[in-house]
Formats: sequence, C-alpha cells, structure tokens
Amino acid sequence: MTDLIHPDRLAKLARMREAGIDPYPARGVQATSVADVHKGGGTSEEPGELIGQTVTIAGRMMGTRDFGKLIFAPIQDRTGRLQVGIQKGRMEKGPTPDWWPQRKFLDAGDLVAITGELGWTQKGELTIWAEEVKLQSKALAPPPEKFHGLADKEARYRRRYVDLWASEGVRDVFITRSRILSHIRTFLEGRGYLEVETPTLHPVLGGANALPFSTHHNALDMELFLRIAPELYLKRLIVGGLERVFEFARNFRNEGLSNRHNPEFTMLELYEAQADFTHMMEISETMISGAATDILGTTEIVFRGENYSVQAPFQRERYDDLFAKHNNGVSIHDEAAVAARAKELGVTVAPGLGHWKLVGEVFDETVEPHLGGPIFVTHYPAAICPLAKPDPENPVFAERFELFIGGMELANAFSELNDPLLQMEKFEEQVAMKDPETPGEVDVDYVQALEYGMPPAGGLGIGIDRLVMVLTGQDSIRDVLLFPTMRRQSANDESIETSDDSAVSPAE
RNA sequence: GGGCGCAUAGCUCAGUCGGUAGAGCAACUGGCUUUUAACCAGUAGGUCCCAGGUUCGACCCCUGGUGCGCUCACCA
Repeated sequence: MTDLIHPDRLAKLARMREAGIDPYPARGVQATSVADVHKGGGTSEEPGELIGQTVTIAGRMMGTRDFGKLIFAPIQDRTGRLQVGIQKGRMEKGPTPDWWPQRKFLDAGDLVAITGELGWTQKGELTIWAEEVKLQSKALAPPPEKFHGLADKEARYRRRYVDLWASEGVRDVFITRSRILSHIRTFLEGRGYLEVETPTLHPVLGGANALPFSTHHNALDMELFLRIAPELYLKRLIVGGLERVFEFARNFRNEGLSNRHNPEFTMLELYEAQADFTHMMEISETMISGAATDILGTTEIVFRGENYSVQAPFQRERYDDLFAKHNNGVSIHDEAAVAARAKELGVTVAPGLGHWKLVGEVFDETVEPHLGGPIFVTHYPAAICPLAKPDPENPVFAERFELFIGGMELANAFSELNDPLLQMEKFEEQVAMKDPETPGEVDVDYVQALEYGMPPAGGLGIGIDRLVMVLTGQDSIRDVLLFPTMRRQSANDESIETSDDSAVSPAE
C-alpha cells in the first residue's frame, strides 16, 4: 500500500466485503458512451430519441451532491460527462430494491455503471434517473480537488493517470496527438507510402549527431546504441527498392532536457525515390496544413502567444540570404567578416572546426529566433550536411531545408546523397572531426548499400512532438508526452547512498 | 552543468517580522428529493521536503542535500 491510500476508504472496503459486495468485479458492462447519450438526448426543446429510454453508462464518479433522498453525480467517461440522479424511491422500484443503504459506500473517484431512464431535471439538464447502480471499481486513493484538478506540474507528469481525467483539457491534447498521427499515416498511405519498422538497437551510430544511450547484448556480447535516428536504415530500404517508406521512430538522445527536448522523442521520417527536397517541401506543407484543417478545423493557430497561419504554401528563404539579412549584409562566404561577426556575438567553436561550423553557430544565434514561420530555410552549406546531396548549380550548398514555426525547428529534409564515394569521404571527415571521447565510426555497411545504387530520393524528418505542440498550443514538450522523462524519486536517503559503489545498503 | 523560484493536510492554497499551524474541497457523522464548485451543523486528518547549524525555542533564519518549475548553456 502506498501513502496515498485513505484509511477511511480502506475501512469502507472492509464493510463492503462484509456486506457481500465485490468492490472489484471481474466483468464490465455494455455501456453507451456519454457522447452518444448526449447526442440521443437532444435538447429540452427538441428531445432526442433516447429520452424516456433506459440507458447504461459507465465511468468515473467525479463527485456527489447529496440531498438526502436524491443524489446528483457527474459521471465521466472517455467522451465526456453526464449527470445521473439517484432517487431513493426509483431505486426501490428497480432490480435492486435494497440498494439504498449502499449509497454510503460510494465515493468521488469510484468507477460505476449506471442504468436508468434518460430525462431532464427541472433546470433542464440531461440526466439519467438511476434504476441500478453497479460499482465497477472502488477508488482507495482520493481524487484531486474537484475544481482545480491537479495543478502541480510534477504531480501531473508523475501521475498522468490522474491528470488525464482530473485536469481540464489534458485528454484532448492526447486525443489530438493521436489524430495527427492517424492523419499523417492516411496521408502518406494515400501517396503510396509503406509504413515500416527498423531497428531501435543500432550497432553503429548514424543519421544524426547526438550523444547516444549505450547498452549491451549479453548473448552476442556486443555493445549496442539506442538509435538517435532511423535515417540510414530507411535509406537502405530505398536501395532495397521499397521506394516510398515512412516510420514513426522513437529516437533516443542522451542530452539535456528543455521545453522542446526530451531524451526519447518521436520523429517521423519518410523517403521517396525519384523525389527531391523541393518535393519534400510540398509534402511537409500539404501534410501539416491538411492536419490542421482536418483536426482543428482551421489553419490559424496560436502558439506561445503568437498567431500563425499554417495554410500551404509556406514561405521559402535561402540560408545565405537570411544570414546576410540578419547580420548586416555579411556574406557567408566572407570568412574574415563571419569571424568578426562571431567574435562580436561572443560565439565560439572549437578550433579546427572551421569556417562553416562558425557560420552555423552565427546563424543559430542571429537568424533562428526570428523565424516565426512557417518558413522553409533552404540551401544549407554542404559542409555541415554530411547526408545531403550538393546543389548541382553550386556545390557549396546542399539541397536541404529546415522548417521553422515559432522559432522552433520542426523538420529537416534533403535530396539524399547517393554517391557512395562522396558519402564515404563525408563520413571519414565527420569521424575525424568528432570528439574522440564520443562514440562514432563510419557506417561501412551503409556505404556498401549505396554502392549497389540508391535512386535519387528525397527524405524528410518531422519532430512529431513539436508538431503536436504547435497544433495543440502547448508550450512544453512535456505537455504532449503522456509520460515525460522524469528523475526517479528517491524513496529515502539510503537509495542515494547506494549509488556509491562502496556503500552497501542494509535494506537490500 | 549555471542562474532564479517553489516544496505546509489526499487536493488547491493561506500563514507565522522565530513562541510549536489554518481555510476551502475531498473524507467521516447528522440533516435535506432538482443540484451544477449544492447547502447547513459537527468530527477527524500534519515528519510544515530531508539532514545539519544558530537559538531558551526553528515551519520561519543559515549551510548542505533532494525533487520539481522557469531560464541560460548543450543540442547538424
């Protein structure tokens, strides 16, 4: 038992068992959803076909208003709330005429099934006048305060199973999240895409630049990494001839947490043979604009207090133009001017990382915060894009874009690099530049796949959590994750001491 | 990792310029057959996050720690 349990409720449970009532019956009931009852009830001016009919609903009793011989109680299920009215006289004429004294066993938070006639109160509220009340599951932990719900953020994230029914609007965010995923799946399948699943355990890191979580497989005696991106596996499938593939990939990055970073997060990645990065722009804007229209009924959204329109097409701007615009006309090609600008901003990179890395840092510092968007930033410097195809018009740039909304990076896409020799070169360069303390090696097998020939292809990655944030107006990624990553709660001081190898806890 | 803030009843929150803690909701007892955060009367419920320190006395002040939030840094 936990410290949440309430002694009064435990005593009540014992009394119920003495009275022969099973507080945790094995079977559920056939119930109509609250939303369907509302639909069938109509309005008091225009009553629906369910008025006067006997209906059954099942859900959580959110409270009671007890008038002695009449009790009103709102019942909530996944679709909404409906009031039931339990009257002494009516219950005594029902199938359980001796039930009335058992009302004392009910508490706010209990799960119940109610059967009765649908009607109205004197004030015109749709109400089921109960004839039978069945306890479905006794709540031993008392619910949060009925008006405020759960307000403490820590409690909300740790006990989402309470937050979901006790706090206004929380369930809707996750219903919307599910609909967004569903919309995307339908959209891509409509364009001939195949949903695939690729490994989460990677022997070689790749597809992004991030610190990994490491693990070990015992039977193979092999180090493995939780994937930081599915990219290289999905492109192997393009080599394999599947031509149009997507995956909702849970990725893992061993980095800091913030209001837009969680150690595990969901990335949609998709790859299409014969397409290029301009095609990926069209897919991005059509998909996002369509999701907003279908699910929200509008493309006008509010995020972090600002209004945005996600109506396609989105604005497109070149990386070098934006750089010059926000840096007093400094050209990204002018190494001395960029260095001076970086110094002025206090931006530094490790020595030896070179000019283009510095350009990237200055860009992040000066341009990104202004990208309200939605806007596609196109043609990134090829030097910082190891997996993208260089622009044939000018190979200094890559055929790549990132999509920004509200200053937040939402998507990243390119025309995929399919030249195995150039890919090998870029991988080797990348490995040479990296911090020797961090894992990373050339993915020889991936290069080998390219040697068999990968068709020209466009690829796109969309941060699903961030997209959901934007479309549901949530400021923090934690509010669109059912169970955001949290530090483990230490039960006592001993558990802290045992983190020291030399300490042995007597409790264990 | 840095800075700032928060931690008091199951929940939402007051409070004490240092003298041993309160309200509303939830629970319990009683009353009430049309409420909408029902109402009325009463009862019970606390390691004031943890550990030290200062003090005659600490929930309050100091130090350290833990958890969370915000923010900065990190983050192709």
